[in-house]
Amino acid sequence: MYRSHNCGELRIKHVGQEVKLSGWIHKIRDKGSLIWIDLRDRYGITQIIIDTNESSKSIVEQVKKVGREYVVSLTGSVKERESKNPNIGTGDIEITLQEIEILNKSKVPPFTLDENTDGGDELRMKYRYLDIRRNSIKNNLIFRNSVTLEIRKYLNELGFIDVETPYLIKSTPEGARDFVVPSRINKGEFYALPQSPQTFKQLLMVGGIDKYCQVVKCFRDEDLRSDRQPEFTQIDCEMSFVNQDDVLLVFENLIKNIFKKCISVELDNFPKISYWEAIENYGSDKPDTRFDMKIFDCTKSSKGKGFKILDDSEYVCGITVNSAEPLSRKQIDQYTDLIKQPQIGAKGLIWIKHNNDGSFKSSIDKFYNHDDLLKIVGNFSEDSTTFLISGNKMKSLTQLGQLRLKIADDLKLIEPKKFCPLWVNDFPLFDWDEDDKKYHSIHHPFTSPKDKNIHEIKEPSNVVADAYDLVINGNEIGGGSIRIHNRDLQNQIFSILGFSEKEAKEQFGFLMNAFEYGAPPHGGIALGLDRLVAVMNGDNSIRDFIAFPKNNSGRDVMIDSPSPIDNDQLDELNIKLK
RNA sequence: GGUCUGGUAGUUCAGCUUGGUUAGAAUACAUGCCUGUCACGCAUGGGGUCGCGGGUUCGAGUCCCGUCCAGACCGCCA
Repeated sequence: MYRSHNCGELRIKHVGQEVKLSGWIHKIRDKGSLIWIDLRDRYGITQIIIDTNESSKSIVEQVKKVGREYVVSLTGSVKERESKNPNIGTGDIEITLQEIEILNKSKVPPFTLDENTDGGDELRMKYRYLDIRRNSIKNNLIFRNSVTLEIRKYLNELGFIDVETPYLIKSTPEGARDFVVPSRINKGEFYALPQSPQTFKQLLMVGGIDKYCQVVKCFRDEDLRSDRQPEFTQIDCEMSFVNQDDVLLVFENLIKNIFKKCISVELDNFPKISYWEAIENYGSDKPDTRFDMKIFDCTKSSKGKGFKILDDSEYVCGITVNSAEPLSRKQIDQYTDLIKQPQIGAKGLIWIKHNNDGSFKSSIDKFYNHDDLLKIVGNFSEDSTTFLISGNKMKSLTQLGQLRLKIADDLKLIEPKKFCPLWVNDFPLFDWDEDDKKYHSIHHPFTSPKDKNIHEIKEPSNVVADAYDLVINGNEIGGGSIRIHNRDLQNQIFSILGFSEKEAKEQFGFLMNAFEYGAPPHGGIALGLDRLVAVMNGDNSIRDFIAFPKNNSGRDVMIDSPSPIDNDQLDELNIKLK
């Protein structure tokens, strides 16, 4: 027997008991005649005490041998501490050491295994197994488990059936780049890893499964970000005989349920806003609504005063910043530089400062008098600052949207622990790609248009999709749609997307065939689990919620992958490297 | 593919603007002292290919060019 108790459970009521504990040496505080050891396992830390005057010489010798992260098994009796530590659960007691056995030695770890480690990201990833011993990472993994468990329980109660779909599937040119896997038996041919189980879950609906769910890995061979990994986990769901409101209700309640169960947060009903409302008010299709600072349209009110830049602009929009102190000239210049960076790409930033005597000072004073400016900014409060951006409508709005986020961050307008979920819907179905000179799906090609008489519509850009995104605190947490279940409609969509009949048949023939055998109306959603758990913890990076994540360039620095394979393997796969 | 930031002790960083003695700090580690520590304290000590290659110079951690690695972002992510 290695242990009678774990390192987190002993309390004052255990005083007097003989116990056996096993774990890692977290820290040793050697005070000469008194030595304390913090023994750590998954459950907590228990303090061991050795009084060198009272302990046998051999025990003291053993204790002097151990170092950080040695694995030991020890016995002792529980006693009440003379000076207690209110910061940890076991802080009222300590163990008087009677016997200690070293189960395994440890090299000195390359970084400290405390809550706030001194280790940098790269080092932590290389020694991820040590990093996971740290409370913060360990708790993230435990938290992730609690979320997944609650989701499974909730969906199971509603009658969803967890069905596993294949990982070795077929590559398609639409959407993200596929990871491909060579087939040995079928030389010269490749499987692709799924970007999502999309077509399979639709086929399950044709199969009559009715309510499907899966916690499933998805793979996309695209560049990484702090919130994007090449393999990531989705909560993938699909339902038959539902419309948009049916789907939203089920998953709004699911999100409310896990927030309540896992972090004790009661969420209000989720607002529903259209794609264009989101763009026009927040300059983003995933708006952060934890703070207000909405964008306003002042195209009309800014024209006709002889200022050519605004007079000639397709669109003029603004935000008003209410800050405790007026923004300084330096801050304004910094924001001007920010939006001029190529990543944002605005040409310039107009500013209007509202002084506390009711007057204005602005960068366009030459053209606009007090009343003109008042007309542009509308209501304002003293010491606030208004910024205007002009030009192409979409560009101006998204540029101002980015400025809005940056200002909120700088001025700390976002209160921590606040959660603002919402649904964004009524996305356009198609987007015109100027490079390829063709339309592509904004969601995916199986998304149903809201108007099913799509053949009557001359301008594909105007078609509205029966699609929806779940956004929490400015993060896209999930998305879904009502799908097409009719072969003719699916054919029309493929044709607008530029697929020839032959191409459509080659790539999606299996789905089109299925639609001919009584496909029910259906729709679903997929939630990004990694992002969801990160957002629930107020974290923007998903890496600390994944046990073994990849770095910025898609490498696993611990196992050192990807890596070359040897020539025999290549020969067997009939692959020749350039 | 692009923009930006960084790479100096086991680790996290300072030093680089303005080139010049033996490259510092904190922490970790080792040794010694300490009877109530829990971020223990005190003293002593060891520890460096300044990412790599080239250039400028009497002299480069510092300036220049190239390159590799890491991170953030843009493109990309149906």
